[in-house]
Amino acid sequence: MTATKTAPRWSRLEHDERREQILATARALFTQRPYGAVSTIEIAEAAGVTRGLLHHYFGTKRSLYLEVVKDLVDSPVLSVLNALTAAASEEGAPTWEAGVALWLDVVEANEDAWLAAISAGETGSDRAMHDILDEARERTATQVIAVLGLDEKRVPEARALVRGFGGFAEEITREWLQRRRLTKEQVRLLLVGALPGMVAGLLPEVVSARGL
Amino acid sequence: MTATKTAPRWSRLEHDERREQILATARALFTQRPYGAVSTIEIAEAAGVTRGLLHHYFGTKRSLYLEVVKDLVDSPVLSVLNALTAAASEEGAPTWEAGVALWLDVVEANEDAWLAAISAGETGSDRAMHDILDEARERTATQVIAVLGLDEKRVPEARALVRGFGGFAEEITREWLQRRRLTKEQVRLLLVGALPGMVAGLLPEVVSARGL
DNA sequence: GTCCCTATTGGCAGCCTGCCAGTAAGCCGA
DNA sequence: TCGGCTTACTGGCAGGCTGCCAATAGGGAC
Repeated sequence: MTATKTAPRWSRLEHDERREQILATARALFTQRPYGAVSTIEIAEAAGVTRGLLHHYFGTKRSLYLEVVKDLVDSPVLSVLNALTAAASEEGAPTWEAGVALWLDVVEANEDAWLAAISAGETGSDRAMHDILDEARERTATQVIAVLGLDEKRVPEARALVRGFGGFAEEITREWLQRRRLTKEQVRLLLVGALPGMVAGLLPEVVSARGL
Repeated sequence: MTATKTAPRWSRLEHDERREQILATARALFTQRPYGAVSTIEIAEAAGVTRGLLHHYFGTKRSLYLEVVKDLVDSPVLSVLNALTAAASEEGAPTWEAGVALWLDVVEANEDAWLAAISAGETGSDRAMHDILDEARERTATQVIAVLGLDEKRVPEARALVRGFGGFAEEITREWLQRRRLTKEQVRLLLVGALPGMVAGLLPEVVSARGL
């Protein structure tokens, strides 16, 4: 026997499976260190494959990175969306309080992913990156507008206000998870109270100032 | 005469002068394209020097970039700080309304720099970058706390709230300058109203929820 | 057991950064 | 006015990293 049945040097996975595996590895590394400090060879080795395969699946390092960010941003957003629609079908339209509570739970559960996602952004002035984040935020704003029952057509300023509130929410959540200056309950109170307060107290004024 | 007085191939500038020149060139490029898409040779050529000189002055490409961002972030912040102290010495303590108005004027005047600064941020998870932006925001928060006359010692939650408001303000300003969904006057109304409203309406509630 | 598809490898070419030894601009004292 | 000296500035080399592609070999189909 010349053929001593050699063990396979590498295993052949299904396309999607390998893709997911590489993506997960890349995500782990990119959330730890900035883009430039992670090399493709490092990702490849961590995933147990060669560099060439990364390019086979994702084309370029940058597009792999974009894929990771997209993943990071989408997962929390989608979780909330799913949870909200589930809640809606169970007990009618979800209230604002319920939506905020849900949001906090999801963020708490995906703490690392969420922090990475909101501070992933905008390498200098990268258009593609900017678009991914902006679109996710815009989607969230749409959801919020729906839950609050705002009439976006008559009051386009509502979306701007909600986007502003989004910035507020991100920063407040950082105060909670990163800088530990607030508790979850305090964050809840702030988020629950801030937006309705502004909608009631400021939005009419802002609307009547149109064109100035 | 063998020596036909050859014109100097390059001119020798003073240390600080050359440094400023390179920095300005780098800023122009980095505000247009992301970090990775700008090469040192490009910066060098645009500045009319060689690549080696960049490293002579700034050591590494990354530290040149950090210098640019620091510059970008500091200039608007410092402008407002200066203007505020000037206003204060003229007519006593500045009011919140006056502070907001000032802020808007400064931002409007430095529109490009400001937009670049707030979206320059956080290359992936770059500590140094993060620190620069965070420190600038923290400084702004301090200023706001002072203008509003909040007692930070007794109410540490005030700073968290103000930071949250900072996120709101950044996003709202984007709505004005970038997405053009709000006018300057609308932004003014929102900024003037939002924070005092939250301080009066939410802060007490948040404080009494300490430890939860 | 054989064939074939394609997932996977391995190495080459080009670019870019960091570095350093050498060169020359231009001020300064004689 | 002229030589000397400081140091701003240049030019090219070395290492590393990305993008690419032809060759190889799992492993399922038949």
